[in-house]
Amino acid sequence: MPRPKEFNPDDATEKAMHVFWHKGYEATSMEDLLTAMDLNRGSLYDTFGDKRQLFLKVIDRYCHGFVAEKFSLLDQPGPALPTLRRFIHEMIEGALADPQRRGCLIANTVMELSPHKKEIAITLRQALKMAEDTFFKVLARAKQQGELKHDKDPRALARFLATMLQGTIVMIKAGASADVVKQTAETALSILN
Amino acid sequence: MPRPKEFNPDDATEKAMHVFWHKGYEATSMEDLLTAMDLNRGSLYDTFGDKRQLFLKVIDRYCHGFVAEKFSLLDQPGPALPTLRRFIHEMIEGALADPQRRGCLIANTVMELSPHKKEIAITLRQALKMAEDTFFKVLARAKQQGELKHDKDPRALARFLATMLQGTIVMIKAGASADVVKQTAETALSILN
DNA sequence: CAGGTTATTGACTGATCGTTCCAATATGTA
DNA sequence: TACATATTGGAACGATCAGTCAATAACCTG
Repeated sequence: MPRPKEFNPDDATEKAMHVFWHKGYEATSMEDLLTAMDLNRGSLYDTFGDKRQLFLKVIDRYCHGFVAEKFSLLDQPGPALPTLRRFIHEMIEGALADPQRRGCLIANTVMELSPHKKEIAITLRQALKMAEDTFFKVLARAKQQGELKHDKDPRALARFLATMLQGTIVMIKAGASADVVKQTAETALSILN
Repeated sequence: MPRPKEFNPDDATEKAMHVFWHKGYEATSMEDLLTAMDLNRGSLYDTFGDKRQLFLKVIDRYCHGFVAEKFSLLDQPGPALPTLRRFIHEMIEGALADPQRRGCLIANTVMELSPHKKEIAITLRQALKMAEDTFFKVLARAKQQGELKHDKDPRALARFLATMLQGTIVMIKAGASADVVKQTAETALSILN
């Protein structure tokens, strides 16, 4: 039987995620990753393949773990709009609270790699679609429950919210103040009234 | 008298701009720049300094040339809101028409470098502030001319539009369809009603 | 305890990075 | 025509890049 790994691949992936999240794909060196993941070259290449494969794994983990978990909060029964508002506020608070202002790994990667790396772009689009669809479900439910006026289009509003969230991430990365960001989010959410 | 330059530094800067715009800062090599600018190493380093200085010059040119020019369209007299709406549509049409979907160099740089390079971050913030302020001026004028309801806050709306525009850029880079992008922009603009 | 299997380790590769430097070349003035 | 000056093209720099590999060490099963 083989000698067991001395490290947990999941933990290592998460550590790699934080490096990519902080520095971006191109600016992250294997050296950075080795240090952060606390393992040797051989172990990394044996376990994860090359840099690109590791990054794909990281993106996958971020989308299906990190993000999906947060969006699952929107699936709760009860009043839909207050839940939606709370969710958006929490997302923004979270992004503002990060001392490094890393924003969103998906948005970061869209901006850095999407036009060049087709394979990654597909994954990113799926993630954004998932966000939009989750917003849509909540908004459709809100409409059904009479929380949203009849003339509102849940699909259009879902796309609007997804887009607005990405814009907010950009502003947060650009160093906007917490007050301004929150006020702007409030302005955006007024569209639901 | 010295031998005159065989190239136009302004043209060369513009060519460099398009490379950085397309590939981002880290992924752009001096080799790429030399090829695109069509000059040799010595000339580039003598004229522009190193990669970082060239990039700063490019950013400056983009902000004060490219972007300022477009935003100057908002200064026209007459009805404010139609002008604003047309401006935003044109910005989006322009971004969609770019076959490379490079988005906005400012947004790209914010996402890639803002958290790490303080010096560049300041320039970028100024550019975003300029956009916000230009929106504000138009909206304030709109309110003054009775095109905007009394309860609307021009400053808040200006920030909202700036944020929304950045979000739209992200979506365009992520490969969103033209129809969806335009519809979403329409939804966003409905906030002015 | 022994044998087989895999993880770990760190030196190493070739390529490419940004940058420097210099000899050759081309130009405008005197 | 000859001098002065800047450009030019390319060789070369050390550093760092992603990735490879073979020797060593550790573990489980039998």
